Amino acid sequence: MAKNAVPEEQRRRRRPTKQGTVLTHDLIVDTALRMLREHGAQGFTARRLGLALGADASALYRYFAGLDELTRAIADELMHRAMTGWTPGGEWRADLRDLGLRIHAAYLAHPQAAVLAASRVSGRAHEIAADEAILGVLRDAGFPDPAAVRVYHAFVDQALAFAALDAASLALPVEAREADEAVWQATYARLPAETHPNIAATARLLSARMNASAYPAALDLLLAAAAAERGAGEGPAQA
Amino acid sequence: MAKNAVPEEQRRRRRPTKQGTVLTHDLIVDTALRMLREHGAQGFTARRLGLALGADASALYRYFAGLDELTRAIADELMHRAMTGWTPGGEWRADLRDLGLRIHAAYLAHPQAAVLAASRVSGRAHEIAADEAILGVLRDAGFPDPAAVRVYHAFVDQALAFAALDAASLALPVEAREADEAVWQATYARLPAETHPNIAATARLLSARMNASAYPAALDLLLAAAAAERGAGEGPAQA
DNA sequence: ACCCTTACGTCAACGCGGTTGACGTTTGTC
DNA sequence: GACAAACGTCAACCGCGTTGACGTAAGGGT
Repeated sequence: MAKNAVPEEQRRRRRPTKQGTVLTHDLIVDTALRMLREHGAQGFTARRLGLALGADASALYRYFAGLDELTRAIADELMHRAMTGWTPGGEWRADLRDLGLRIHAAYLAHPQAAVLAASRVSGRAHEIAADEAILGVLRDAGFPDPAAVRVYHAFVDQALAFAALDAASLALPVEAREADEAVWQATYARLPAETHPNIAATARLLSARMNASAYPAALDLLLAAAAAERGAGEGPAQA
Repeated sequence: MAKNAVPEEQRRRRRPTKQGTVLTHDLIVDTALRMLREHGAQGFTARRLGLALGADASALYRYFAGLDELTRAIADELMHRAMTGWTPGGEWRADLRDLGLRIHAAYLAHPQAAVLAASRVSGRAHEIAADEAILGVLRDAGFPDPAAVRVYHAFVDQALAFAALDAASLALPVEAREADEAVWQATYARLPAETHPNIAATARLLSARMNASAYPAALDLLLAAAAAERGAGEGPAQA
């Protein structure tokens, strides 16, 4: 654990790095996201990040107590990107569907960061804003509090779970993905019908489906169930 | 990448280690699982594994080309444990529900391994057996091939996604979990009603729900949707 | 204008990680 | 009894996160 916690708000003295860059929380987070995108999870190391910033790796510790805290900041930035520009439209199902797809997309745009971030509570501004928005949509739609919390919980877990899983395969280093693909072709695609009739019969369909995400369908299921629950406690279901 | 791929089947010469143990693929995998369970993800290192086996870390490379391949083997062992003792009961919904919960439980029993394994295609015997079984249940129940593949895909993705997410929070090192909990208490539980009315109003409900898994509910939703799809194409839905 | 506190970038080092190549010992085969 | 193959061990390489000491520049107080 680093000793140097971060005062977090006001920084006064700014000294440029040897190569001229001026460090900032935002600059570090943005650069980390770019490196994750371009070089995969193996691009997310303190030393490489320092190199990309034109600074020594140890300079990062003046801004974040460690990679763990930097990861939280990245998670929050992803949530920020997912939420910017969103406004509630007044129809809770459409609103939630929109939010779910936004979160999923934001995480998939940075798969490596998503894997790191999905299971953490960042507790930062944008994550809180997203939670507040989701709960607001549900409560404004007339869900009683316990039901709203149930749906909220399922909704968030599902979005993060699928984001993490879908992202995980994108996040793997290239060699690992190629290895997995090769393993699949070498085994599943060649299983004899005598021992594995079901796989053999559907091999072509299976292979075509391999890289699609099941999230949109799962999201619709969840919203349908929520609508039923609301309808049951509140009068006829809507839309 | 290691040069020494593994002949994989017949090994002849066996030499005990300095401390007497005789290495085996199975022994290595079992020991790795035990260490993951007892010491968390930070227990899963080649050196510690070697130490626990009473062997030099480099001895592992005679059995697995690298940690990547060892991870595949662990994933397959988890699937093995999930499937042992399972037999189809003839009612597809009950069968799939049982399988889903088994897979979820097997992964959660070794959270650290689950996180590593969920996104990989192991291509080994037990993973293939599970896939064959799932497809078999669906096709025997009368699902036409494209529908069977759709449901199979959603089912597997969902089980792995929730297993990975639920496992991820268990898999975090203790300090990280405590940090997340502290962050939650320090922020969410104290948000004023003026700025975050929805979170403030439901804070107690939210906190109580924090550590429950949403998987069983999500699984039931998926099965209901599958039943509807089958019913639509095949006559009336059953059970 | 001066100092002097304080922020913060840099350097060198520590311990640990995966992985490899050379080396030596055991084992089964002929 | 010789030989080849299997395989455990050793030493080393390089990269990782992190830390503590050190230098240096920016601002505020006087």
